[in-house]
Amino acid sequence: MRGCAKASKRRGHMTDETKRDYKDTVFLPKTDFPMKAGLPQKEPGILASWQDASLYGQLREARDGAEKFILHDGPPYANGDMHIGHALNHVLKDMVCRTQTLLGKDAPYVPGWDCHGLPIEWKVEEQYRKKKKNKDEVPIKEFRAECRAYAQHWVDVQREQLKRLGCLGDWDNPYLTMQYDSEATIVAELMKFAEAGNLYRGSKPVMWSPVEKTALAEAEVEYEDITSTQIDVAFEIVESPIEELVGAHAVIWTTTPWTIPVNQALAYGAEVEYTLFMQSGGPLGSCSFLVATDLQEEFKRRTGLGFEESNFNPRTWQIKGSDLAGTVARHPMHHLGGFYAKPRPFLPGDFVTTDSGTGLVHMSPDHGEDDFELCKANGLDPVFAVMDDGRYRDDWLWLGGDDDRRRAVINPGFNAPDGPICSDLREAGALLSASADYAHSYPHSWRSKAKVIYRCTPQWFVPMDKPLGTGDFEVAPGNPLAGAVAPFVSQDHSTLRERALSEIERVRFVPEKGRRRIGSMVEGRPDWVLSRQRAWGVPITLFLKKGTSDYLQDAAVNARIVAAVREEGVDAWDEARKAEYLGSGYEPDEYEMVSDILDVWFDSGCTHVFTLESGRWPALTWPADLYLEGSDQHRGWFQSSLLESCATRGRAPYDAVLTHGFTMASDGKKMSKSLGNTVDPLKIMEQYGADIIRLWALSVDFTEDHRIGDEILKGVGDQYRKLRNTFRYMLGALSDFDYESEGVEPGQMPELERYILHRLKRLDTALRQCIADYDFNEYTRALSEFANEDLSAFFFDIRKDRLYCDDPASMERRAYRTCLDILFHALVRYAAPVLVFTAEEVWTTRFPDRGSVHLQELHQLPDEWQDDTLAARFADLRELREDVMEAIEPLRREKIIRSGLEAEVTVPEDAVPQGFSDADLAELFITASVTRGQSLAVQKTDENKCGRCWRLLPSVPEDGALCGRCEDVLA
RNA sequence: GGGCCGGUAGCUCAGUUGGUUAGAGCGCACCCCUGAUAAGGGUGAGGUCGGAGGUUCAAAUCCUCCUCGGCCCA
Repeated sequence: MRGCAKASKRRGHMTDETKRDYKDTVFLPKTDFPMKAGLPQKEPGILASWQDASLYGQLREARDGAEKFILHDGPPYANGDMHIGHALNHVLKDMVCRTQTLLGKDAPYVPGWDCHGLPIEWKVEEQYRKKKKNKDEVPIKEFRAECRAYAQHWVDVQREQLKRLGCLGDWDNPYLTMQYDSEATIVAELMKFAEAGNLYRGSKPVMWSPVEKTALAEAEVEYEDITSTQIDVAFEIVESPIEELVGAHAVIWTTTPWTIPVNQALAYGAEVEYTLFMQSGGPLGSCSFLVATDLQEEFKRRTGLGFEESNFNPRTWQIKGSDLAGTVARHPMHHLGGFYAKPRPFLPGDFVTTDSGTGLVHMSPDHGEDDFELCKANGLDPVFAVMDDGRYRDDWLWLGGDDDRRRAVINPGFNAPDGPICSDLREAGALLSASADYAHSYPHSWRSKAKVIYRCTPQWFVPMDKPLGTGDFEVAPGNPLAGAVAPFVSQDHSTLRERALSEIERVRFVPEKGRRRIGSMVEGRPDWVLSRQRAWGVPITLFLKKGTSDYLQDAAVNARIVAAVREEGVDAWDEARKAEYLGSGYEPDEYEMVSDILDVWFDSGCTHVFTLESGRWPALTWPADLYLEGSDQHRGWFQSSLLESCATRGRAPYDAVLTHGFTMASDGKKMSKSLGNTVDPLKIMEQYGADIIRLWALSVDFTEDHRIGDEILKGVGDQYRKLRNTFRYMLGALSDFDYESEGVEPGQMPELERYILHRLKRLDTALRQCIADYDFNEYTRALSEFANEDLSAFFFDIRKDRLYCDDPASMERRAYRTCLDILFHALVRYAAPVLVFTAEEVWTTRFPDRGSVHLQELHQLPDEWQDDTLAARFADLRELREDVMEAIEPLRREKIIRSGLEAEVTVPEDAVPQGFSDADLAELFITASVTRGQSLAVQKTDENKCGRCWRLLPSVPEDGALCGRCEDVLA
């Protein structure tokens, strides 16, 4: 440390008049970098400069040949403006790619969009309705063209919005599921399923919307509270091993009266106990009823009838469910004959509970999953009585055909206590209760908000539990499996479920809990229903042998179809082209073209093929290192991609899956337009700038649900300003810095600089770990804390004197500036993936001619910078420093001293880490002087204040005169 | 209604296998500086760790129940 002992007395006595202002002799930070960011105004210009320089292309060139990191973008749906969820997701993706790029890898990003599907179709139909146009009168190709245009519009809108967020990617060349290439690939993938026999036509109750006349995926359904009619219906027992039951009435309870006309059986719980009751004087005269013992009171209350316990043989009072096997009832409408005259057997159902109802459940295989499975197992097939518009078919015996009471079965009036079903049942003496007062949640169509039903329809399925068939697939050149034809197929007869589950074990999940989540879903999920009865989507390009469920499996035919779709898109699947595709080997009249389209999840499940594997983007390779989406995609894209790839390629298309939670409003509740608590990322960008949203997204714990709101954004803004000013200070302090003439080797630097380099090395290590762990919240936290604590409040503050007042040629000042230069280069890179705009502004302010900061790689910091011995001494010193600050405070409060520079501090000898001189301590504590003594003490110094550096030192002859150091510097 | 996840200072987050007075940064209050200046520095006040039981010598940490919120499903 520089000694100040040689007091200079050369100057004469200074009077007030001769006191001069030394401000112009002080080397203050100099920069044009403004304190106020003005991000909303500034960002678009920076964005334009990147575009002009084609930064993305430059990066691909710069990283060509480097190790790859492939993040495959999950396609958002091309419908509506960007919302906060999109913003979060894309900032995270951008952060991943940029941090990997910082590490020197080649991390291309090709954005994509999901373009087919019902929601878009619905929007286009809505436009028709407004114009009073009937969709059915529009030629289907015209309709599809409008859907295509609609999707393209929103792709363009969202693309601009996402670019504005600062996300770097191949925006000029995104993938769309509706591009002809994509559509052809989806068809080709489907044909792989078909050729390998991993596709079957079956019937199954699926969620059906009578309004939209289509089957719905679970994602297209939402639940709302409604009130339904609940009824108790008596089924007369006509046959039973338990003699006393014959002639008694089994009672079922249901909230969907419309399913009674399609009843085919009754289910009981084998472990449930039932009781037989005698009733006299009721609507049925004297007769007995069978219900679950535990539910008898509720049953009595609902029906309001007086019951007496039966006087049958006590042996049969109470009947164990399993003893009901072999019992048969008849339908209340048995007098109609035909379907209604058939016996209604009692079947054991493990789904039967005594939570509600009567403990006996009426079964309609057409309209319930449990019903379907149980009846199927007992040889009862669905009858398809309900048509696609929700009405019973024309030839149906009860309430079908010309019955003018016929309505859609979901119509509340149809099911009402005074509606046709209840009336007929009442007339038949089978209705024990009916009231329109049962409140429960019920599935509704996501788009139309109309109620949906379960309805059995023919659909196409991918079996989950059938050993996967073999297919002679051509493996794309980019695929590591290339060369061997689907090797997994020959050695492995696992089912799709088994294969998917084993991949779930292998793949890395961040956070880890995602593994269990998708695992339990795949374990429990039913067969994949691929078909939709709609227009806007990729056709299921199968030829069905007429009168059968067999589809044509001919690779040559399929190749013709795929080629045509590649040229013309989905419109190529056209009845007029039938003979062309079938070729000479088949008689067109013997086949019908399947008119269903594919579930859009199949589209998205194929994105890995037409994006990573296709070669359309040379920078991409299959499989992906990472998929990164919201946690809802465990059921969605993560799963559809997994299943598609496992069936066709034997493995997941990704090695790791990163999920984020959902963004809640500031009250922790989910955002909804009705609550008015939504936060619009577009408005935040207008108001605060994209860097603020980015910093927000990267400083919350995105693995969980997290919040956004004014207070939070204000905090983010504060954090931003602090970082910005740290850069501003460095820019100012480094103005005109020239390493060639000024640089000092780190090994030659003072200990404080070496300590800071140690801290930087530690930070560097921590941030690299954060990148590897995708722990961005810790990344931004560590970065901010370093800037605040190590730099601003400690290093910069201590070194201010040196920077301002030391001789620019002195080794110490040069060492400090060299250290700042190192810090600058590190920090601007650390900040670059987070504050993409601000980092660029910082970079170009200092280096107007060195291109973009985003082309830079992280420097490898020398391991020697880590000096744990030195760090331990400084850690102790910083603790002592805190004690000193605390001790100075009372004097300040009592106005004895104003700044620490006026303080003379005595520190306990044993509290000082070894190797620090008194002068070092005074410098590090920013006090007048430090001496050692018994205990910590502070007093005001008697020394005079240097007119230039404002320190109070013995070498200053009088207040306002110069200290020795300043005298020398000015000499 | 079921499964899973979460609830630590005003805000954003740490809290390792249960173990001394529960931490950090920001914000806030007060003070200093006025040569990073709509900046910088200092000090301080903030928490019955969602609630209630339980296990233990000891619980933010383990168990049970409740509550609030979220995702998925019915």
